[in-house]
Amino acid sequence: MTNSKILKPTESELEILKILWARENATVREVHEELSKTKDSGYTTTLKLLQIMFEKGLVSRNDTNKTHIYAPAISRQRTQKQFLDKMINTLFSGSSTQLVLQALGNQKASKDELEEIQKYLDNLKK
Amino acid sequence: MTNSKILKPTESELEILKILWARENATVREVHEELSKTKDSGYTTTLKLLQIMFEKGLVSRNDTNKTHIYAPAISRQRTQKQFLDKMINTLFSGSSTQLVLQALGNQKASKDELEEIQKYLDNLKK
DNA sequence: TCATAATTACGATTTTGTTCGTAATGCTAA
DNA sequence: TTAGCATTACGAACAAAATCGTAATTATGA
Repeated sequence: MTNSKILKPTESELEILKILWARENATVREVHEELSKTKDSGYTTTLKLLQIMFEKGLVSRNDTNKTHIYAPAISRQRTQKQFLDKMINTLFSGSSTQLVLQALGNQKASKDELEEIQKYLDNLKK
Repeated sequence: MTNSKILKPTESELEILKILWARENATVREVHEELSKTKDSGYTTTLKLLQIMFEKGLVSRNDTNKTHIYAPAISRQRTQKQFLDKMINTLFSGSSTQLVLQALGNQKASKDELEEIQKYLDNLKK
């Protein structure tokens, strides 16, 4: 049986995915360099994490060359959705509306952004 | 020094908080009963978690009677904000607008709800 | 009073995620 | 070729969270 289980990236894995999404792909060293700006764990730690993520299917890798090149195997969109859904259910009693209102209230959005959202809403209403 | 560090509830702790928020307060047994509907861990596990949460300050407890009564010590709102902010930063490049659009797109909201959001937006724009 | 039942307390185990040290491997320049 | 360097591979150590078994404590009814 092919494993279709949905895997939820851990905190550290998300940080790495974030980097890969921004760059399309990267070597271990590149990921590590980027990671080092906000964290101070060793090179082998980054390597190990990428290897684990590869086993889990979170990233793909090209190892035709000695220096492996990693790329995200799950899309940013899908991951966003996964976490959003989870959050809506556990923290907002299943109401996406509640989440939206809360998000709009907390963070301030610019007038332009607010209008963008409104336009989007108008479309949805049809 | 009083510990003002912001503590992030873990996955299991959130499930318990969710129950406490809905009921105002509850005994260990009550929490456990509720929890059992969706999970099958033992009574002592629930107890232990509540004790840990008490130490962390996530819940308060009344132990004048033998049967302790637990209540949430952090508000649902604050917790929602905490997780939303985190998510916006790690998964939506800091843009709450992006999160909102994504949330609206994924889950379907009713026409009434959409209008509620629009009204809310109108207010914000002033 | 005393047996029973339910509770809390404590500590150990398990599991999952994170980190790193070291070995093995492959590349490259002298 | 070979020394040196950067890479991957492997396994162990560590940390945090989750789970549970058992002991200690307390209430209660016969």
